[in-house]
Amino acid sequence: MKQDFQEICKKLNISPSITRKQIYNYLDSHRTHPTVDEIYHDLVVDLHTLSKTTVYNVLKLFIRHNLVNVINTTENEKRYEINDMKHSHFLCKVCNKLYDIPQVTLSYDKSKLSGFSIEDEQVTLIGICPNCMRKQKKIN
Amino acid sequence: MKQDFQEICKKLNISPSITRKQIYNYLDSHRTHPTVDEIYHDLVVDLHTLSKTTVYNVLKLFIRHNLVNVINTTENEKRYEINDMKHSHFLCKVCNKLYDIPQVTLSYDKSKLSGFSIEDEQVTLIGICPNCMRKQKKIN
DNA sequence: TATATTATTGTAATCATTACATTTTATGAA
DNA sequence: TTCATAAAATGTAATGATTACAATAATATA
Repeated sequence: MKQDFQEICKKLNISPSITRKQIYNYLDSHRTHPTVDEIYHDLVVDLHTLSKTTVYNVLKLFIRHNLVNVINTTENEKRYEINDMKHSHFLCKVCNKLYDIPQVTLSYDKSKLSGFSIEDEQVTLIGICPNCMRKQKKIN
Repeated sequence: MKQDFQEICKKLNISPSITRKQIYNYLDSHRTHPTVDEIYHDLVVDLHTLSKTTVYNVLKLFIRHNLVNVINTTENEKRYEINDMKHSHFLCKVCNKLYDIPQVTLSYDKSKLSGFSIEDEQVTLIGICPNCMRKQKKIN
């Protein structure tokens, strides 16, 4: 049940400007965890006056309203993703690509965490992706 | 069975310089996921000529040899920890402190990940830590 | 329309990290 | 020990992501 950006904004009481809509749609249609730089460069083609600061501002707004998640990577750039379906991540340590994977289920002893209020969880599996596995086999 | 730094270095075939030993011991005795800045400032008191570049270099060396893990945080600084006991993390979204917690067990459907070679995993629970919970209660 | 508020922009500052050239220290052979 | 070589550590400058901030543009409201 895809919500449209107008509705989302109405609910959150933020105005659905063109820029915001474009950034939102970009993230929605590019499930590649893009960086600010990538978002900016792809969108500036149409939004000629777009500035990077705006991309930062809009993302920060989205994050504050839980529309978007930041992903902290090993590189020095942050990556962003729409916060809709819960999922986990797989990071390929060869090509560094980050994959969305079905949500991993966690089990832990709550008694060891008494006093902690747990609201969210992040799981990243790390290894080698199918692409890179294939390449490695060819070499050997 | 705590291994001593000399032995570790011998195994890895790297030389156990004073600087490296100090950085290693610092991480070993400060399980607080310190930043480069914190490590540098605490160690420069004794190692007068220490430079930040050296801290970066040594950490990179340790990471390459799997002695140390990087933690990518929401802040713009990376954090570092000794890679000994497997554990998971809890991030308090109020005070931003990162806690070590007993390792969380994962379960996932391997058939959905065929072709992926999984070698490692990272789990972070996110919420509010006991300290911050207490403070919140006092206010309300 | 006029005014106030919000959104966007551009520039400059900040700050972590890296590049690189230099100096210092350790190592090993003569 | 002395010299030569390699490894480690250092300092400075560059890079590049992010933020601060002030100015402009767009939008909403009276």
